Amino acid sequence: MRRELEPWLTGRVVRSAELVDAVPGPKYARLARAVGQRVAAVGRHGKFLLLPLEAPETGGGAARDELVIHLGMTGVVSAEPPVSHLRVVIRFDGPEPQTLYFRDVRRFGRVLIAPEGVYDGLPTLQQAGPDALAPAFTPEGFARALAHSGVAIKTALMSQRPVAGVGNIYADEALWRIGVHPERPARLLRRGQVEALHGAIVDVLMASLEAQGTTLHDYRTVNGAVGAYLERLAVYGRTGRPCPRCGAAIARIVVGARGTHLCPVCQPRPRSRRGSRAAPRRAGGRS
DNA sequence: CGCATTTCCTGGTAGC
DNA sequence: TGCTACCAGGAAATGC
Repeated sequence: MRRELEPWLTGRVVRSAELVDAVPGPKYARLARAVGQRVAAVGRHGKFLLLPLEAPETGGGAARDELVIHLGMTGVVSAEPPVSHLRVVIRFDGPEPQTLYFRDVRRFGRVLIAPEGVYDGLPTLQQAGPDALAPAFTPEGFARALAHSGVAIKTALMSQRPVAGVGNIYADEALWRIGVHPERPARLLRRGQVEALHGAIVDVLMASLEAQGTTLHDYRTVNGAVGAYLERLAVYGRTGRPCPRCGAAIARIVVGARGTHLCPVCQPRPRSRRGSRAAPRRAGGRS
């Protein structure tokens, strides 16, 4: 999405920004402040799209605003008006197309203005680790970030703190690639496993980018294309179907209240006495 | 602070 | 056909 928006929007001035069937609030904070400002760049950190804005009248030095876009679950950005669930319309100057539409069925997404680098209402972005595809994401830093966390490795990845940009689909895919169970405590991964996970995250994201992402239901590229990575998924959404590597049936468990898919043969459960649920410190019912 | 749980939100689907 | 109940999940809020 960033790559598609960059040549389209860079250098343009925002002419209007309006909410459509959306309640003004934290998810759309200060959106109107974008009007009259120029898009200086189209950046990204993890799943957050970041467009620094320049106000024409202020010279250098002044703190810049940033247009922040997050798709949430069902957000879609396009230059064509969506069939339904339109939430935000932003018009720019310059050649056609001039209008950016933000569609969001479940309203988990956000389109707002924040002071550049100051994300008070966005703690996940504020505390995010290095972007998964940036040079700052290194095996060494990754290892340090995981070293003291007792939570499940999948939960750690989902928090965006050790690394930014890995969501439910790619967390499952990356852990399958390295043969580590999603519930293994993050700090118990061996050094080699951390390095392998680092590589697997980069590889799976790059592969998905090449396929224009994963479309389960709503996701579309800015140009309206569906992401083709769905058919390359090894475990996500493939419960009961054969593991591409060993043929065993893919299992589905819940980790951190999120559906989690794994191969029980390639990713054996850590040899811990604790069950997967919150309370059952009972030894029975191994499976 | 670390971690677990709950909430937000709507379309799709299972079950009756 | 129409109704209810429940599920999906990224991030924030809330509760220890």
